[in-house]
Amino acid sequence: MAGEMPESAVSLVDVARRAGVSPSTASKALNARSDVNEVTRTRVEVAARELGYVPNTMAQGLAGAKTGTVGVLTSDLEGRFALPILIGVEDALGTDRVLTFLCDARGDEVREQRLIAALLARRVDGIIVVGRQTDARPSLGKLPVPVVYVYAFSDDEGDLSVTVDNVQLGRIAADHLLGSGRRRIAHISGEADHSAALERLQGASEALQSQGLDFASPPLFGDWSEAWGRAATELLLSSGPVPDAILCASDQLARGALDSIRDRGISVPEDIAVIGIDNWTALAENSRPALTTVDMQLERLGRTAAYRLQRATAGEQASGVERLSGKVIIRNSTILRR
Amino acid sequence: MAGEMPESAVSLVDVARRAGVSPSTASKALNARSDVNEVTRTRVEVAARELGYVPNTMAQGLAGAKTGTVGVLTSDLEGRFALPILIGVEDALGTDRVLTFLCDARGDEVREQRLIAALLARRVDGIIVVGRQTDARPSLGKLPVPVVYVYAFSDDEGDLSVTVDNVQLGRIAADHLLGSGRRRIAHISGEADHSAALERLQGASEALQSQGLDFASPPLFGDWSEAWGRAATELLLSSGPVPDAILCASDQLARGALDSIRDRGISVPEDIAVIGIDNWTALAENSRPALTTVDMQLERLGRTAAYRLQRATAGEQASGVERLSGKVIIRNSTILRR
DNA sequence: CTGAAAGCGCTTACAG
DNA sequence: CTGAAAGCGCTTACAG
Repeated sequence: MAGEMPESAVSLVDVARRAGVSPSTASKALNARSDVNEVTRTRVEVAARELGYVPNTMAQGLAGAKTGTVGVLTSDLEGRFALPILIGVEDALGTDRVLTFLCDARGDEVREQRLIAALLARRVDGIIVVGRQTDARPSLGKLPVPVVYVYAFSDDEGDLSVTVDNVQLGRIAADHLLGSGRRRIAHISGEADHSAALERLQGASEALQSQGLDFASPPLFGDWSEAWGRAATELLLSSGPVPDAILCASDQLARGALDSIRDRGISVPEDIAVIGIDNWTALAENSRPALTTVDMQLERLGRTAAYRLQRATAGEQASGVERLSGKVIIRNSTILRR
Repeated sequence: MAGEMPESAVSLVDVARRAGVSPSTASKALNARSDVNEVTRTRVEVAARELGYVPNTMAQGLAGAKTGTVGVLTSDLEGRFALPILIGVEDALGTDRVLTFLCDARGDEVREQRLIAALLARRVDGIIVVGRQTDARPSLGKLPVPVVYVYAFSDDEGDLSVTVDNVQLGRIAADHLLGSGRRRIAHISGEADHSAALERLQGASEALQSQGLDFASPPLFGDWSEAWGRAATELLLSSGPVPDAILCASDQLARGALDSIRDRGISVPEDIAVIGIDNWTALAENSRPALTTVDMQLERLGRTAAYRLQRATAGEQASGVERLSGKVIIRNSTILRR
């Protein structure tokens, strides 16, 4: 238990000695570089394992190899979008093969610059920039290592970005409602200057139009809060044609909608269906009834970003914005299930 | 691609040359080590600044100095407790002075061991272990670098841990209710084998007893969900003495309680006051009415852990479990405010 | 296929 | 107070 400082003792020289080869050969054998006799390779691998050899990544980095580290630069850790993306990144990076430096700039550009310098000083193999919204963000410009932008995409088309396909999210939400027989669909959304609001609306509109329909009432924009979800729903229910479904651009809005509908004693999903976007389980699973919603698959987004970064560090060139799809998670707020 | 690679060009040798001193002296000047003439020190600092010198931390680490990195090992990133702690850690580490490797073991011990090896291979200066509950967790044993346990404390008293004072959390929640005139207090909690449930109950009991009171009905244990919060509240309201306050051991429970009370048309806080614990703002601010709750001050917890680690890396010896207090955040569910 | 040598960029005793 | 020298643990051309 105590006493033994696991690997700090064992160096490549020890492994080489035990395997009866030179350090250079040991290095090549362990790194699958150039040609090494199959027999010696095995001998070295065995020696390394027996000795519990763990390479010193500092030395590797200094000697010019990859450091096995990437920087993840977020601008808003508090938000609930960064975390799933982070988990996806870590997942794709293979647990212990590549480790991630997590830095949160907190929306401060000066801080962001300092963090980038700090990451470069540690010779990271690449950087993943996680934005807080699905809108464009300023490019970091030319850096000595590859960069991939996630969620928020870079405003420079020459950069590589991976984000969410908001249009598709809106479309499949609407399709789900249409597919379950709804025809008088209302729409509650967040801030109108967010691409998330605009593009989801666009996707939903397209879905309706393809059925020769339009929204039952003009879409309502506000902020992304439960309170606005409640207020907007009051508006919808107290005037104009009563909808048979409400498509909410976020789960918070949807939860507000459900609460307002419940207050009026109206049944969900019998009289009105409600669908959200986010699959924020803490909200969606606990609402009454449980909320049908669209999952943005953020972990997959993070994994994809990590894969793109790995290819880039391997020298592959790529650029542009890649948009990933989401999928509907069916619970009870749209369709009655047993 | 190449063009300008900001700092990769400038080395300590460049700085030394420009300042007209040897690399050794430049190193000492920059690191405030041993005695260096004030004039030369300034000269070196100026040269470094002019050249935009950023030390290569890999080289520093190899040469035996600190690496300016710490590992943060979580066992459950998905939970909502790890993130604020993380933010606090990063905050205390001074943004760009010390960077953190974030690793999530996902409750897997094998994975945890591999991650620790990966961290040690990168020569981190120390490790912070963030647990998912406030109960004890297995010690990592003796490692070549200092370790601080947060939230979950180590089962080895020889380790250094920082966690939350659950007894105090329960006590101040009860004190707040008592202070606002409540006398018939009920208690809804989570799983009875969690120290969070037991110790909060204990703290609340002590507060009541100091006023010569006891709970209005036996405490109810279940899981930590909104659904249980609703169900338990139904129980309280449909039988036995009606309470004038419900102390919930989490915000999810409290939100469930509020929903059930609202369903019955009972007024909060007029007829029944409700208080939670967590200050999970997404829940607390959006409930009706907004939820009074106890904030565990997790960011401060993270900052404290980072400070303790820094002291430990500086060679200071310390051990034992430190328990930090929380504070009441007053909203409308306990006291009527304008 | 294998090894001797140089070097990555720093820091730290050790002399002066 | 300053500097020459050795070394941290690896990798990578370059010879054999």
